[in-house]
Amino acid sequence: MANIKDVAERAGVSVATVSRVLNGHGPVAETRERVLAAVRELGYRPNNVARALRTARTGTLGLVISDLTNPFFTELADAVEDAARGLGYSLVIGNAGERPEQQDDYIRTLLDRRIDGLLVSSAGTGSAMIGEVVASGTPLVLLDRTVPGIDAPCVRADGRTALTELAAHLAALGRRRPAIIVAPAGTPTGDERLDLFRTALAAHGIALPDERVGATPDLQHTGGRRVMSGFLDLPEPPDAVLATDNLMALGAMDELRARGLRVPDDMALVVYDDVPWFAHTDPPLTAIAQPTRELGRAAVHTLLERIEGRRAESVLLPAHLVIRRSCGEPPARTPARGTAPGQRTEEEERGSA
Amino acid sequence: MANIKDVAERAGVSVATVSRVLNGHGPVAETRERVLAAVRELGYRPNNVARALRTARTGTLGLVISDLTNPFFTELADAVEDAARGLGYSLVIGNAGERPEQQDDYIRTLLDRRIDGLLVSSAGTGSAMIGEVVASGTPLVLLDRTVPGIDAPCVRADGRTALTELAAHLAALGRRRPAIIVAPAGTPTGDERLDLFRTALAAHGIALPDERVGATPDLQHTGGRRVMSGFLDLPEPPDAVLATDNLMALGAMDELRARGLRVPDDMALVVYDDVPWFAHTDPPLTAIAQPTRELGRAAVHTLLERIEGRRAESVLLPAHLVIRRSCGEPPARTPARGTAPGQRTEEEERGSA
DNA sequence: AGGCCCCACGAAATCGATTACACGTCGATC
DNA sequence: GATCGACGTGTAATCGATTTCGTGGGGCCT
Repeated sequence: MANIKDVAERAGVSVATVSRVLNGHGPVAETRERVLAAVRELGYRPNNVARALRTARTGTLGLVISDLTNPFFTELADAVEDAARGLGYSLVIGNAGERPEQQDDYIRTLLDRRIDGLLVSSAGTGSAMIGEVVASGTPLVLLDRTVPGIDAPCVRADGRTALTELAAHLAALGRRRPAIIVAPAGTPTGDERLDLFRTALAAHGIALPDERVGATPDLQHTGGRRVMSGFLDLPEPPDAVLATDNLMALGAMDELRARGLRVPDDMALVVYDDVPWFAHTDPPLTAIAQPTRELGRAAVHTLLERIEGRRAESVLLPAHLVIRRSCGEPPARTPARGTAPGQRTEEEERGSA
Repeated sequence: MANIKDVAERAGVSVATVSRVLNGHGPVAETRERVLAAVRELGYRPNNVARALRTARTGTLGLVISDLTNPFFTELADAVEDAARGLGYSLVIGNAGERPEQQDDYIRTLLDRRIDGLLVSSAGTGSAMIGEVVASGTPLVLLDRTVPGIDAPCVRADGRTALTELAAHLAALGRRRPAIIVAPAGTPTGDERLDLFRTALAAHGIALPDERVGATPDLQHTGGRRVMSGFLDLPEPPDAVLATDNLMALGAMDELRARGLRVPDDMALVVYDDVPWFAHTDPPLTAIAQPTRELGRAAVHTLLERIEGRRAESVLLPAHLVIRRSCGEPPARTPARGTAPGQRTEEEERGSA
């Protein structure tokens, strides 16, 4: 492959001149044309490795994602990538597969690659490497999941309004025994969702006792199924379940189906994370939709702020409730009591899906 | 961040010695210890950019994938990444989003980054940039989709046995009017699946007339739905539909549900690409499963062959039929007529999903 | 004792770009 | 007509590693 020296020779100028032409600082007239012609004829493309070494900027961002096969994170990664591309950065994606040690491995690799900035949606709690990122001076932004004790802005969705809406929705439909499937205590995201849901229910005089809080360490299908099974074996089973992750909801649905129970007749089911598939299940699932694309965009923008040396704040974007039919009562086309702000019914969303 | 010079100074040796210690060509005794101690104390990590410039090896592979949000490709990307990691390479993923111009853009970026090799699962047909990859001398392997006129090995799944099994399955269940939802004529993958299906059906005396071949340019949800709608409006609608992509199958299911039709009673439905979700739909869908993880692994291995200068052949791995309940007749636990080799029933698969 | 070889190690070139600095030329200004 | 600035351009340093080549010293052989 041709390098800058070849171009310089062919154009009869020095390498410095070629570099200047290509970076816009150079001459404007005849010399410039000669250089550009040489570039064209040789099919020259600057070597980004060399450029990165000299300028200490790689034009690359890193994204370490907890689990790429989880559709919520896929969509998030897609959004981040779009935003990064739009700003002239390319993205290296590292998939931790929910394994903290693999996450650390990836973070290390990315630091060695001298990426310009790093986005991390952390698997598990805490991580020695994340501390090292901060220490290394590489700009860092946390995505979707906070990490206690790490001094970096975090971009994530705020479930408060969505969960408030959900509590109202369940109360209005007469569901009095809600339950939640959640990550174990100590997981920031899980704790927060539990607290918010419990508080929101309390406002309607509905309790969420511990027996109806099902924790599962694996945030997967099997975990969701096991917890749902436990709920159904209670002397007084719940009449509504919120699964705080889409894979867990899938497991919960399977358990219901295996026992011949129907949604929403025998059990209302709500899923946190509105991935496209849930609009196509039977029945379509009422969901808490995080503003995935906006999260991705905000994360990249926040990261760029830090890269450019500015101070950047954490970002909280509101999630909203998407009412479908998994809690009963089909959504009214003309809402009876008015639709609360932020709520949407199925018709309004996904215009082009 | 500390560099090799800092380490050399601290250890009281030259940079050459440090480099040799770190790369294993160096001394073994006391000097070595001093160097390693200095490395530890300074937290030194070699700068991969500089190393790549000197050695002309980046330790990075590129993967340009047609559509990351399509679960089949997500799984494929995940598999490729696992395999690459296992061999000490990291992976830059570029998501073309089924847009050829974005694909070209990504290929160019990756070439500029001087990746060691490139995997492409091409969006659309043909592409000027793919030719340039070959011309640039960068090792290239095509994944899942061939590109006519490109001289590079291709790793993909062979649907012949799966479609043969499917034809037998449909024939045994008395389905006589099959249909197929497929990419437009001229798309290599689409054409092949259509031909194989038609041939396999013919062996059972079943015809697949053109009116029951529904082409859709967008390989998406809406395309599948539209084609299914067309099928249902035929004077003699089909009694079984094969959707040759998972998103199109989703659209087809939606159309059936919208018309109040039941699977499998009113219509048998089979999906090409067995993504996890289809095991959890109601009813679970019979599917043609491509050996995704093996494809990923084979692709990386083939690419490494090329990187190391060896000639590499194309790889064809057999897909198999996963029988669930979307064509009628629940799978027998003890197969009545014996299970054909390669076929599996739901119980056997996905041990840990 | 002398000669050889091997090993450890340092000096310096190298990869391909960017950029600070110096210099020459030309036009404008007084 | 001399001076000053601006502009275009080349020379060379630089980024941080790897690697070639050369040298000095120690061990082994005869």
